[in-house]
Amino acid sequence: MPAVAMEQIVSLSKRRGFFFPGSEIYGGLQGTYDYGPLGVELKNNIINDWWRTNVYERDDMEGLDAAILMNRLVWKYSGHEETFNDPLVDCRSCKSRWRADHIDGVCPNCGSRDLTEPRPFNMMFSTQVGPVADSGALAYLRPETAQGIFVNFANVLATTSRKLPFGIAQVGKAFRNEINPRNFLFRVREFEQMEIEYFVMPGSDEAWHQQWLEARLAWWAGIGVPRERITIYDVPGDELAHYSKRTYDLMYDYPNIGVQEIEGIANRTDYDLGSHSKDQASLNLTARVKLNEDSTARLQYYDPESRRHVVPYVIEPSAGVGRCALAVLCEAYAEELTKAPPPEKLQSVADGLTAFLKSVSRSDKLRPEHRDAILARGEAIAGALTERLPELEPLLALPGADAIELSKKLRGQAQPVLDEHYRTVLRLRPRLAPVKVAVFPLKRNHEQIVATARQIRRHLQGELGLRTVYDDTGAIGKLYRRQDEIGTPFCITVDFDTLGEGKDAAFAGTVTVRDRDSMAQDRVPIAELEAYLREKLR
RNA sequence: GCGGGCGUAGCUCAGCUGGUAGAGCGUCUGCCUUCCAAGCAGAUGGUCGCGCGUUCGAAUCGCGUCGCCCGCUCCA
Repeated sequence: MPAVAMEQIVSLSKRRGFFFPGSEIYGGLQGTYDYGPLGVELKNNIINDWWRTNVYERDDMEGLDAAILMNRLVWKYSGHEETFNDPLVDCRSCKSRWRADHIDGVCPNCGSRDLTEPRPFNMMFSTQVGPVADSGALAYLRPETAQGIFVNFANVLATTSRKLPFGIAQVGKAFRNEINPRNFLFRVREFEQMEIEYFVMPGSDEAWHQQWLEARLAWWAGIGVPRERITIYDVPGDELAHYSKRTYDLMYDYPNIGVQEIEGIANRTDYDLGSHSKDQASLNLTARVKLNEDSTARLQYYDPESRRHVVPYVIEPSAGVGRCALAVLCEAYAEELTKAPPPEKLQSVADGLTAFLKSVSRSDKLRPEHRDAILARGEAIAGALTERLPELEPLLALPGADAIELSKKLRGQAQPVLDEHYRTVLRLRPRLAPVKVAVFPLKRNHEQIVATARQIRRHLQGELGLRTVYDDTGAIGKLYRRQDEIGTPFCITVDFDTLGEGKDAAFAGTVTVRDRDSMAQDRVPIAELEAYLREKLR
């Protein structure tokens, strides 16, 4: 059961240190999030997996890391200065928004003349290069990393002797002054992109578009977002970006915000290489490009077979790291039963839920759609209360639920049962887990147990390079729960048997390795830990 | 950016019609031969988002601002 509400992920993130709202102590800065101790590990793991899959495991890819600041002309010829920059007005009567240059002081929707002043709206963040802020110093923070690849096309070609088809991969920050950043990590103003520009012979672009679609779906499945959880949106012509001939959007069904894009796979044709080239008239471009009088290069490729110069077509799979991390977390999230609660406790929650739902159905304070949503979810939970008890909290967070007095009582009844009989677990793929192994002493004030545990921890993180934590600040059950919550796949416990002081002397020199998902335990000799973990963490 | 709702300890919330804040959980420390959050004892933690105003006095009223949520918009 993946997350049923975004609040579950938001709350876990804050509580355990995945993501924090940016600049929080000064009241925040809309559209920014900071990656905490666990978030940065998850993010790095995602990026590394993407890089390994797309660069190391293929033989047709190169990497690149271009500057965020680029010559302003890049954005002139890429089309961003034009398409990311509009004067907008809002209609105060019907709340619609229009491009000021498209209407004549009258709202086309309702005919009202009550419009706001035109405001220039630029999706690109501007800045100055150099200390003098005159117009010649204007620069932008890149709104996509792709342009860094296009302007380096000739450099990469010259230095690697690549033949078509080949691709260039890049991971880096991009910045967009979104109208309305919202939905946690989903729409932010500063985000990290994982982008590939894959250059192919014109005419082979459609086949390669399909191949990349399949390759990308396979990657998502590999990080725990299976094919059946993704829908493919074949973007209709009138919604395509200015550079695209065809785009597949991969869509994930996030809790609360619904089906949303997690990756775009665009056929950018010869638009970008053509746009950034000089002598465009001689290049047989198929894309309509702005006349370029500034570029010093022809971004083309000499095809030895046809003995002709061609401008390659480009297939662009482009995904955001934050959105990816969010989808991975939602998919991995589970709250599940660990030991059956006593029937009488469950019954009192069931009664509380029944009373709450009855109160909801009678209430005249609720908007009908809110009432119906609460009732539908509530009845589904009531139908399988033992398994779905963890969904009570999200139910009570639905709009309108807090207007019902009984919601507080119900929460109070459910909370202790949840605390004691359920666990939160992130079923992350081990290679994405922020922490790979946790090491515990069974008894924290026993000198030798502690020393052994610390030593194992040091070894795993130092020599094996596995992110490992040591924790002795609670009873063993609590320590396991803490690690479950952040997705640590393995917990190692050092006990009296390890020291040869237990009941069975044969256990000397061994530790308990406990599996996150099954909660099963293995007794493993310390000397074999490395092989054991390497096998399981693959 | 527009409209609606909201903003009290790390989390979930209480604090009614104004008199300078509480609970549960969490976190931390000590004790316990303690393997799945259940013992005992103690501790930390909030200038009630921020600012201005009304008032003898504001978490509680008004205005502004920042942030969050829902809708319009957006599209990695």
